[in-house]
Amino acid sequence: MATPDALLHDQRSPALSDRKRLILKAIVESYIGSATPVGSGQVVREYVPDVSSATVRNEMVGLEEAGLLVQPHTSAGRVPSEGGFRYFVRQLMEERALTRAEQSTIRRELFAVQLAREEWLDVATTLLARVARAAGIISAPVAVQCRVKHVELLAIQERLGLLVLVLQEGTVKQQLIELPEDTDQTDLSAASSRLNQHIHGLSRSELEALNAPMSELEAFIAARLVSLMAQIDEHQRKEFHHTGLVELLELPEFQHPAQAQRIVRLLEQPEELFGLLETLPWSEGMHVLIGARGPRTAILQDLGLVVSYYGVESVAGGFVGVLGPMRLPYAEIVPVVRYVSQVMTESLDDLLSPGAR
Amino acid sequence: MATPDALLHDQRSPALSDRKRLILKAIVESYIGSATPVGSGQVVREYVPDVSSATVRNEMVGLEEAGLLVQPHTSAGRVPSEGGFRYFVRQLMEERALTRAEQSTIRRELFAVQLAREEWLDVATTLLARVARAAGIISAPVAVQCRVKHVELLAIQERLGLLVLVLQEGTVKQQLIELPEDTDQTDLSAASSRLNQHIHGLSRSELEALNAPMSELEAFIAARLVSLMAQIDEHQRKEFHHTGLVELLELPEFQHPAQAQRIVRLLEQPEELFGLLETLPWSEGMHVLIGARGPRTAILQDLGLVVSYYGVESVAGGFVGVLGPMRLPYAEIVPVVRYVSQVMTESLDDLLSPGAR
DNA sequence: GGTTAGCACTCTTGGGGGGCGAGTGCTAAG
DNA sequence: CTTAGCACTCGCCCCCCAAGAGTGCTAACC
Repeated sequence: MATPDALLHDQRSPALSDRKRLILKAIVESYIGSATPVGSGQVVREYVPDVSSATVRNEMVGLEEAGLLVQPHTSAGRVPSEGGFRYFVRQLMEERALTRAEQSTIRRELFAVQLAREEWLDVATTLLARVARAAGIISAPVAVQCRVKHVELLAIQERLGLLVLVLQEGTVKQQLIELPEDTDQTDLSAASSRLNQHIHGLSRSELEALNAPMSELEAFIAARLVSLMAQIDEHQRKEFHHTGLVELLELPEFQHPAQAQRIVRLLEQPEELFGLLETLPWSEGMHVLIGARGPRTAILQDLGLVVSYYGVESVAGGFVGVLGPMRLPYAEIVPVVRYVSQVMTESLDDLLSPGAR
Repeated sequence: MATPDALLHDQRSPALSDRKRLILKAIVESYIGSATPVGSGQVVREYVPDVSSATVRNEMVGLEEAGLLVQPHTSAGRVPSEGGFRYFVRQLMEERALTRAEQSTIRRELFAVQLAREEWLDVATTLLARVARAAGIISAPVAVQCRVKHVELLAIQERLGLLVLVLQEGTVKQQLIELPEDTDQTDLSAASSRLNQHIHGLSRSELEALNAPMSELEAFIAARLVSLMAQIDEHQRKEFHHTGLVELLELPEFQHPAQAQRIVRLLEQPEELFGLLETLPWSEGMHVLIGARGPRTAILQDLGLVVSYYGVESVAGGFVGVLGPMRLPYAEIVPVVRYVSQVMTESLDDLLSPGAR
């Protein structure tokens, strides 16, 4: 992959012998599948048949000292620690490349709804939820600072008008506005067509600073436009979709009510998640965050998050990814998230750079 | 209340002595507050101090035989049965009338966002969730069959245009469309202004049947418009918002994972709930559904649902209400749902009948 | 020296018993 | 009809015990 993925912005990883790596990989993979602590016997039986369980046990001690495994209690098998999962993602996991068929399915589904903006997020999240098999999905969209493409004004009732604002990325927003007395559709059409000549491509702040001659009505409309755009800029950061919550709650890690509540809160009241996402450096493509690691990521305790930016920096974009238990099938998910974000970026590019295709 | 509320389309209720009614009321109210079985001693202490617990116990036997109470096990207190709750709502509950302050708060919040269509549902659900203290909230909106108010066409790229459709109720939908070659903004503006003269107020089927002279481009646009409207008619039934899921999951009845999963599924995949709502007779205003009662309401097992229609029959409208455990504070919720639906209806009326104010 | 069989040890899990407390149903007296 | 009294039931909690899983250690082995 050419992208400078910062899968895990992580420090040093301890050097491990090949066999230790093999055993760690076996344990992580088994645990991802079963959510059950893995014992030495199982490792031998299912992954490394040419050594004895005693040998595996000896190696496990080393892995535990390195902070990669933990024992839930003295006499259970081992479970990968947060560090163990991070090591796995960084060094051991073999990403499952997408087949051409999978790629074209993703591409088709996303381009099919490119036409119906509003469903984009739903389609993307559903797609990811399906692949990630029972993992909560997140995705936050669009436009760092919105820019006008076009405005339209409609008279609805005597003193009531509808302001329709088309934004550069193709989003459409509308708002009812009260009109000055004696304003009819003719006035509105005239005003909007004159306004459209001046405001094409402007952001809110540029519009505010605009110094063109305007009629009273035009100035009034422009003011409403500014407030609508402010509202959009404000609100847009918060738009957020997720799918797959039901499946998530069936997983063993969310059988405990407190855990279930935590993940539901995270998805239904995503402000905290947003706070976290905003701290991720845009430039680095994919991010895999595993568990809590400092105050900011405290909300991710026992959880795993695979996200990628999509879109074009400082123009329009957002995050798309997967949230779930720490034992996500990263090898499957990472390539899909990467590809989905790529396709979404392309699709946005198409809209933003006229004449590109 | 002047409305023909069919709070519970229920058959006969058994005749009960005043004291039995008093005791039943006490038990239901206590249980609504605490989710704990209510014993005879508690009833005496907190509700009916002028009789002994033995007397209450004797009455309880009668209430149990009437199917209004159940004992979780021999030696616990009593819990209201589904029938008990229904009896309570129909006969015992004293609706808490809204204060003027509460009314104007609701009115203000709903009218404030009347201007920003998209947030209506969120505001309404949040408002209800707040009142219902930790109850899941549902609400499904808008337009039985959509009708055109206005269309607008924008050239985005060489072969790509944006079709913006404003519907009668003020909703705006947009869709990207591919354009015939050599179409520029001038063509589009001309086409849309001519189209607007003919299509104002038409539904999808009327538009299809429209027999006006059209240019090739206009006919092409009209065809896309028909397909967009079909999509809207199709999709709109499914729009659905809810708030308060997090609070719901904190209630004791949803501590069991299976119950939590059930309610989450109901809210996140609302098709079944829709199926149920569609069977409710529009004419009857408020509906209070308690527990399972036949195959259709099986999904409501152990749950309570307070909903009301809003809007104008066969024009535009939807459901608004509260979903939660069976022990909802109905006396609080019913008046609020009723009032919210009233205000929403008024608000829709304003939009639909031009010149009304 | 690394590897392995053997074994004692630890700790969870599940089942069974006993005491406790809450609340009932019944009976007999008021 | 109401109520005090009382035996009874049953869920809950705690403890104990046996079973089973998996470990860590040691001593033998290659």
